[in-house]
Amino acid sequence: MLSKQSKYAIRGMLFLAQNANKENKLTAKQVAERTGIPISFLAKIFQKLSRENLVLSVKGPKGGFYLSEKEMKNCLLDIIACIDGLESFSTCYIGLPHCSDKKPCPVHHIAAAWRDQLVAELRVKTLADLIEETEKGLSRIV
Amino acid sequence: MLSKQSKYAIRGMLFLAQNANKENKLTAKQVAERTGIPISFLAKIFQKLSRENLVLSVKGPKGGFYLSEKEMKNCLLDIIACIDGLESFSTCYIGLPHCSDKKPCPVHHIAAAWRDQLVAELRVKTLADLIEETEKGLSRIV
DNA sequence: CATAAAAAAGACAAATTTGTCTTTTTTAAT
DNA sequence: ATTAAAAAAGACAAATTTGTCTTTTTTATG
Repeated sequence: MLSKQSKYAIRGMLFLAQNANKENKLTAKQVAERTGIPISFLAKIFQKLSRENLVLSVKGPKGGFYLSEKEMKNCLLDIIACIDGLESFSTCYIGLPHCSDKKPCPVHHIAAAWRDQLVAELRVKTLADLIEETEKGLSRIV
Repeated sequence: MLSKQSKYAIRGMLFLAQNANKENKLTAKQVAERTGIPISFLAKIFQKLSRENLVLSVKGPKGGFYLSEKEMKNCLLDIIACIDGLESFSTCYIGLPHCSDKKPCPVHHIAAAWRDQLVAELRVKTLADLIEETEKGLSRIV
């Protein structure tokens, strides 16, 4: 349902969240190798995320990517918004151009309800939250 | 979230459900023109649906597409399954190859829950159900 | 300052999805 | 039987997404 780009973005960010910090930056290559994401593609994705300050990047030797406490507070929806935009969460599920609450398509109420719920959850879950779970051994990111 | 093909398929089927029957078949062209779906693309989509008996097709003059009571009983998920398959409803939301209930990714529980809910609704809503709503003026398909 | 390591940027290539066009097959009606 | 209308099939084309490669910029370190 997400584009591959968004999926890679989330996975890359989770990996950084768990394994990198100001003292231990990771290169795009390192993240790519350890997550199985195509390296050049991941580099592009990190560029996008970096432009919107969702990830910190440092050029040059000893450079790389990492997250500070601040970036760890961003939620999954922030990442998706940066990479794909949020259009797919608001447009008609079956693609009708004039579908709305007032003039709904037959699946509007079904679709809108669960989608709002999903968005709410993606908005509330920060990278910090998710990493906390994996630290407890409740989930894994690779 | 759905592919365009699936969206077109659902819209085309809803249009047939509402406007065609054994005595009044509609050509792919007619459906395309009245729904705004690219005609040749819709023709291809109807071919797929026809092969799996989700829509009835009759060749030759006075031919076209329509649904009988039987096809009206198919649900939205049947259409999606025919066109796109159901993989996207079961694979990991962030694309991890080894994600499962036992070894979940950090978003697994969030994603699995709302997705199961969506699938349940797509499974329960038949074309007949949806058309009934539009007949009551509660929704519109074009 | 020179070098090398890294991200940034941009151009390119492959794959997939979307969309079109032409030919073939089927069949109703004349 | 011929014709014409329609779907079926298949080949092609355009657009988008995914992925790669090369060059440029930045910067830490010797």
